Amino acid sequence: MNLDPLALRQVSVFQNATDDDLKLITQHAIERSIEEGEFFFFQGDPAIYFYILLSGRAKLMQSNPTGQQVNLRTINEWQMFGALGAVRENATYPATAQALEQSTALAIKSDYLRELMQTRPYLSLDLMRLMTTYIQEMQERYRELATEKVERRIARALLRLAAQMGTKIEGGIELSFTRQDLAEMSGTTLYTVSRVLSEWERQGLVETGRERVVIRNPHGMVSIAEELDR
Amino acid sequence: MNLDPLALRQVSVFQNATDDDLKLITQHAIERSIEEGEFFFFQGDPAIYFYILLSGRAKLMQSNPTGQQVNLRTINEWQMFGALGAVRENATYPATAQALEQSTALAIKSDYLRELMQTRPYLSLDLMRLMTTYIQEMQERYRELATEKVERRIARALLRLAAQMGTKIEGGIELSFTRQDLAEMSGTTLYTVSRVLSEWERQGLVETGRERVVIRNPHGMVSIAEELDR
DNA sequence: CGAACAATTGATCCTCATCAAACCTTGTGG
DNA sequence: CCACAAGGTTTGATGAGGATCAATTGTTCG
Repeated sequence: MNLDPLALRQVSVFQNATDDDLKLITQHAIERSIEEGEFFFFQGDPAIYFYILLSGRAKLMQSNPTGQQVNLRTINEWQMFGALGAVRENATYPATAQALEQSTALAIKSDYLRELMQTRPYLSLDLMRLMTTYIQEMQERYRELATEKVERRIARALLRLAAQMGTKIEGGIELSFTRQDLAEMSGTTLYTVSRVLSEWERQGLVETGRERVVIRNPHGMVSIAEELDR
Repeated sequence: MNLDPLALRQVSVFQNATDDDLKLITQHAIERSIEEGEFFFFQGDPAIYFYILLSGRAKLMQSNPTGQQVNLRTINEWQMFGALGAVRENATYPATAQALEQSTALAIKSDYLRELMQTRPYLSLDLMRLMTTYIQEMQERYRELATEKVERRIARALLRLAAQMGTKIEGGIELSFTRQDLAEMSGTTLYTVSRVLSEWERQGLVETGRERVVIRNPHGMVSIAEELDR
């Protein structure tokens, strides 16, 4: 593996780590390469490793007994995932992680992180900060799902995506995902997503294509997501 | 205040604390008494204190700009709440805490907890364990809301409540809350909750009254909550 | 070019939210 | 101790918002 240990400082949980710690961590890491559509781990598997995505893109999802899925979040480069199992011995993953494109990730033993945290308070604190953002985001999304109409939820999902992984192009922000993905992220169906996007396209807010959406009028999107009068 | 410091060990985050630590914490705590319907704190307030409920009952909720609310969880004796703000300086509460009955709680400065965690790894670890259970529960409830029908969601909310704060009586488990509460917990309306409960009563699964539900047939409830064939 | 996959669109139906009205239950004050 | 107010609950009627199903139309890639 030819990874500069110091690059790990881009990972939010390691932002306050010492150089030595980063080197130690790197020495305990192995690299895993996953093809598009394949899985890092499944919900219910023993949480032996946690991961840091080095390249590609992945999604975290939960499925119910009948196989219906919801997207919890999308994972980008230098983001940590599967770390919830690290704080408890013999834990299992509460979600499934699937590669959206061919991806590589660093796999580190959960036990090792737990051990490190015993002597490095900054690590615990930074991991807790990450956890609180998850809790807050899930709480917000839960409220959204319970109280907001589909159109607004889709608008919000789109804006979240734009902030997280949109690429600026002339005349807009480009995003790449399927209607199904967006449906899973906003708690609806691909049909409804398709209809809503078509309507927005008619209004000139977005431009759509296969696995592609360009937000032409971000301001208009925000007002759909936030305005009270709708 | 005449609280035995060692009683704090009932708080899950303090389960591994030393006796001395518990005494220290007690010395930094003040007691607050809140009337039924009044608030410990509001969403958006600076998170200066976190709380431990000593007596009574409270609920954590989030509201959207139009005032619609969702219940995040119910808080019982010896449970900690408002602690998310403790890991980050100048944080604000992400939810509102309201007393369901006249209650008393220990208030402790968030700063102080953060300080303690710098030198006591067990504290961080136990707080993280608590956080992971929140994350997992929210993830599950989010999936439920996105994929399950109301009847099943209400059944699950009821079972969660029963596990958390039900009292066993002859011939069932007794719970005490309004239809509105249950509606906020399962993401529906009090009308739907009322209808579903009435139907269940007709089937002999539960017995209902004003601010009261007795689960007569827990097994039947579980099968509504879990069965695939519905 | 054809197969596989993604997206669109129409038609239909069902689940729930909403509104309105009446009914119970509980506690309070005259 | 009764009457009444306040809040909780039930039930019916109605309709909107989306889910679902089915058929068709792009789009991409081997």
